[in-house]
Amino acid sequence: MHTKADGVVSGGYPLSSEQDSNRLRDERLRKLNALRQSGTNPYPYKFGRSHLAGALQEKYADLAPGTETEDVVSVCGRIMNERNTWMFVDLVDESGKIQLFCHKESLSEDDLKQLKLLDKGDFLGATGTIRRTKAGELSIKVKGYEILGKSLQPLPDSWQGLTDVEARYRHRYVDMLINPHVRDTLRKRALTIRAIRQYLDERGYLEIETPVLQVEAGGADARPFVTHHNALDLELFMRIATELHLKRLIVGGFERVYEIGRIFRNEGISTRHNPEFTMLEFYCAYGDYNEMMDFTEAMLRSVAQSVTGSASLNYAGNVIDFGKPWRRLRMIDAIKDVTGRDFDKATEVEAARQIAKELKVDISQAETRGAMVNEVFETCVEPTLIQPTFIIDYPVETSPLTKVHRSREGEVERFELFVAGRELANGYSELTDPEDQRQRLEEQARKKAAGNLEAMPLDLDFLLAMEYGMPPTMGIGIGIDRLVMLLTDSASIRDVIAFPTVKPLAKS
RNA sequence: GCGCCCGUAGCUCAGUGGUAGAGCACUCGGCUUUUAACCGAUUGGUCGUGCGUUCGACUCGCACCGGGCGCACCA
Repeated sequence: MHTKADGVVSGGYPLSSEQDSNRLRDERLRKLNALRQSGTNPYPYKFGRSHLAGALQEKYADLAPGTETEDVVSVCGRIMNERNTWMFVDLVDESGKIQLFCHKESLSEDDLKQLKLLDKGDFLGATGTIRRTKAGELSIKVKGYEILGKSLQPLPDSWQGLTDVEARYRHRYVDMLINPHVRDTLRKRALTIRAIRQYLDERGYLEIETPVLQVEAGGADARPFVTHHNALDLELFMRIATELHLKRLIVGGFERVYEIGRIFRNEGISTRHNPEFTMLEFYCAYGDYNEMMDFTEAMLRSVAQSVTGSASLNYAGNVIDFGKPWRRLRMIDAIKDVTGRDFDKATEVEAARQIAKELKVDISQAETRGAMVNEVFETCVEPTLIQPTFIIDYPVETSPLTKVHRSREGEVERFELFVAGRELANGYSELTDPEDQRQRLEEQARKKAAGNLEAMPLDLDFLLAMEYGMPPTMGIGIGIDRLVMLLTDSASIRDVIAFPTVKPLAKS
């Protein structure tokens, strides 16, 4: 990226700036002015459309090649291509494409002349009769047209498209308009969220919004973004989870609540991480983690079916089947299956350390036995979990908000869902014992005081809420972005976010 | 934060020490029922930025800016 002499910052693709002139833009400005001088408003107010392109393609699917009709229609959209010196124009709207046939037989001399002032990328409305060409292309024989929005920037090559990754994310609107699959992915994202809402709403869940700005950011192990409230002169944090507030709602008498909300975590950016992302969390009173696994499995199966039309899908070359019953496996048993090592027989830290060493797993960050078990699991087992698999019963040290296991010492009733080697969801029998919760959060606070930036702060109001009494509760968090990645076979989280975070270009 | 790689025309890309190239797009002309339309001619670049090395740098070195992938952190 370089800075131009006039101080305008330019990227791999031109920024639209009044100062950023180049000859391609100048040429379009020339046409814009010519339009204005001929009395045409290049940016009019409305257009009366009779049909979407897709609807016409469907309606006239059986019209034979070489057939003319008297059916008059009006369409509008963006000019994406032109052939035969504007005799044929590809007009694209949200539903698809329709070809315009601009011939001297049906257009006035002025209209024919003004075609030369159009460019690819302009918005156009056209009225004419439906016909299908001998070559089989459904077309509109244009009797009149109106420019609906002049484009000043050249579109990327219609054949090669826009592939430069940086340009695609920096100017996502160009990416969307030139690469149809980008729009398709975002459409499927919307369908996914709609399907989830519908599924939960139909089952008595209530969607409630909880604060984004918080005095303490808790509910997950993550570094928050810090911001500031001027009037209160108060340091505030952007939320890293919705968990602690949704559980307050359970205390407050709501029995089934959820939130689909933006979460902010001040961490690195990668193909699987965006600083802001969308998480679904939901909580249901009187259920445990077993019931939650049943519910989650049925819900995601239904969502996959309604978004993609099938319960089995392709991701990164793997066929992933949401239809078959999902495996449920104790974490320690999963490790045993893959490595042959048995942590049930390594109850002391030193024994666990020994196993990790033998497996060449880096445990330099792990202090407790539980953390070591978790490291071994993540390194050795996680990448092997391609088909949907619930890993259950986590070491207590790694899960400060989870109820202790009803029968297994040192474990908690927690599960995580893995698909395509990645974590997709995290749920548990919620910890509801205020004294146990206090001890666990105090332990977290000690870690935080000792310099662990991801440890949870001590949220005294949350503890107070729990002291008022909390029913048994099952809860879960599902990463919506990663779910959409799976459903759309997207390699990067940025592909499923309309405007992913990009570093701004330096001002000179 | 660390490692490897990348940045050349509006787009997609060649060019590895000796005058900056191609296809498409744009402009002009021709042609006119096309499907990446076709034919012809032109135009378009401080080769990401800066500083070095060199007789000479797109090419080599260093720094910086931006990006990709992997690791780390995590969802």
